[in-house]
Amino acid sequence: MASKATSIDIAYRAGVSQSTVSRALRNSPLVNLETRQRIQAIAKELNYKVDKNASNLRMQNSHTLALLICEDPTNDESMINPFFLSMLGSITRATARQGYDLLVSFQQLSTDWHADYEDSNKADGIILLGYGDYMDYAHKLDKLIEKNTHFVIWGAEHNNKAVLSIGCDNHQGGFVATEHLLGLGHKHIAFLGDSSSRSPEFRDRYLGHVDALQSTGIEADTQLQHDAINTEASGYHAANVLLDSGVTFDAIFTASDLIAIGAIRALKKRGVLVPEQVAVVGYDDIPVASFANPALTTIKQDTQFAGEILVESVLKLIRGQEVSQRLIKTHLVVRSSCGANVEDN
Amino acid sequence: MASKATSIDIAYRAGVSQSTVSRALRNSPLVNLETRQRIQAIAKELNYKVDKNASNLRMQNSHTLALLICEDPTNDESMINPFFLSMLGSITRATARQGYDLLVSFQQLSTDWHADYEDSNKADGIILLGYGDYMDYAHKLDKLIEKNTHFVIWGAEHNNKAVLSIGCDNHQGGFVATEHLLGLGHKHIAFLGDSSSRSPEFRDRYLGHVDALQSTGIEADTQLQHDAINTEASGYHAANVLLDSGVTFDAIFTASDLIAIGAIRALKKRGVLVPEQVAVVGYDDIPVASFANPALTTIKQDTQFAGEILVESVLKLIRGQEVSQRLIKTHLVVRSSCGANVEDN
DNA sequence: CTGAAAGCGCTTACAG
DNA sequence: CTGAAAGCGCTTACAG
Repeated sequence: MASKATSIDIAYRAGVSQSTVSRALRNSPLVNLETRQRIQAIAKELNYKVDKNASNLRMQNSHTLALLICEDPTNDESMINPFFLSMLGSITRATARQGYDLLVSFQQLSTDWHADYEDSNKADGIILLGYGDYMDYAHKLDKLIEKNTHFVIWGAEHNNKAVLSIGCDNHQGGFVATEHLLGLGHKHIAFLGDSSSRSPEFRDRYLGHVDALQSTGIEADTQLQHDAINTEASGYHAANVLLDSGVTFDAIFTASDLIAIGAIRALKKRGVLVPEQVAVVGYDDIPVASFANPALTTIKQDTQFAGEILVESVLKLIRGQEVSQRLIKTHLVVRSSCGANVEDN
Repeated sequence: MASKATSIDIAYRAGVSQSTVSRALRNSPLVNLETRQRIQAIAKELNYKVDKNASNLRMQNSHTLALLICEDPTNDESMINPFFLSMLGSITRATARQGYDLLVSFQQLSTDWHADYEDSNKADGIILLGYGDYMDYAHKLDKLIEKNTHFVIWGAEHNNKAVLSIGCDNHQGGFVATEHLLGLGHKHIAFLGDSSSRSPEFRDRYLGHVDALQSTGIEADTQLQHDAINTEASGYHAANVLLDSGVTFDAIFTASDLIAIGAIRALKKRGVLVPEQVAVVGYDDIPVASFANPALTTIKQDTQFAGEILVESVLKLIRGQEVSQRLIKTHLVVRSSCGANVEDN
């Protein structure tokens, strides 16, 4: 088969100059309408597509966004955080809708991603999706800023004000979850999830939890908080630690659904009934949540909307427009793990 | 901040020509080792990255793969087939391991994707992931072939021999699933899923099912087969149709986990006990499968391995190497929905 | 409205 | 081992 058609081939066939072809294909009003249409027809016939490399090189942009998904290094290779997967879906769609392409890459937090895509002119902007330990890559973000890269990070507000972050209101989510459990009559609510500043999102959920307790006059009991990272195994382990501690509790709010599912497994194994003896509320509303047994009451983050906002924001950054921090409201999804009287599917 | 460094900047600092810089950065042995190292050091210091657009334009390749995920148009926008998501994860990793970038795009089967990425020189090859109705895009594949595009499709063997497909052995999967149910003493096994050639993967699972029945002297009863596409809702509906038909059955094998989950919901709603009265086996082993209630016995496709093979295959195609059709073995994951005596987590 | 020309930043034959 | 030069396929200021 013949090699790809170029604008010169079209120019030859149309009997005009290559410049005119280029203009016509970009639908420039400078070109006579009739000529334009003729050229476009030929292009279509030849199945011509503008060479993006040449075009990008010349225009100095790529009409491409890069999505870097930074995983917990502790996470099993084969198991991507389902919440990210969902975000990926919505980001892909939103990017396409804006006429951009999306380069996707999974990164270990440890690797040297700080300067790759935008530097090599493959992407005009970067979206960072990462749950784990933000401290670890603070200096990498600094590097991005220093280099004037256009990027948005998903998650908690960053202490470096130059970093644009878009995320769900974790504090509100934590507050609502705990408020719900309190409303159901629970008094001793444990929290499973890292509460340190190393996991700002989990920490904010924890702080919301603490505030909800305080708003009804209950002081958070540190014995009821146990660290866990975002895996089922970690939730299983943390619940066992909690159980072993002998401290009384009648409910658990976990920093993620995966943790909740692990915790429920631990509770069941010890013969603790969920929700009769211990109510559980998770966070994320991953697909598995509604199929857990009992079905998980959880805090839903609207990934569809979040993806759109994320894409829209990088694009604004790229265009030099004003963008601001943004907190997306979460909402409670009541199923049966909390003991509220709801019929599951 | 200053604009991006180019090879000329480096040449200037190093006191050599730009050509030498280019060679040195590609680690050409033609360049004196010492000079090479000096240049590389300067490049590092300036945080220089080769401009991919320029490089690709010159080299006429992109070191990029495109992944087109073609969704069932019937599928809800927000809900991506979890199996694809899993494939996406493994393909992303495999691509990165090979030093390629991955462009991801979700496509409606209806849209005009046939000529995009490779034509515009954005990708060297394409991986097609699509469950739905292959007939619909047969002519698009023809177009790809005609244009000499490097691509692999995931799924059933294609009747057009020029199409390279990599997929799991659906016939074997269907056979093993049904064999398992037969082994548990079930005699009237229904099949939920499209059995027409419009869904070659589902059809092959069905044929495996039929063959397993025949191998024990049972003739497949067409009254026990009901069409369903790959959604929970469709499975719910198909199970109801089956139930309404009044035909006796003691087990269901479904063409996908999503269908199985919908079917179980329908059975439960009618007061049919799973697995006591009706055993169920699904297909795919999506993450939700182990959390379904009862936990789903299913046929697992090794997405990790499949992703690697897929990437490896396009790459071979690109390099002009020999590649052949490939069927990946599936295996049975026994949980409790089939009634086998297994303890779930 | 159209064309000739420059140039985006590389890679690589060609000549030394 | 190194440099000068061509050229990948576009876009766009400049001149008409």
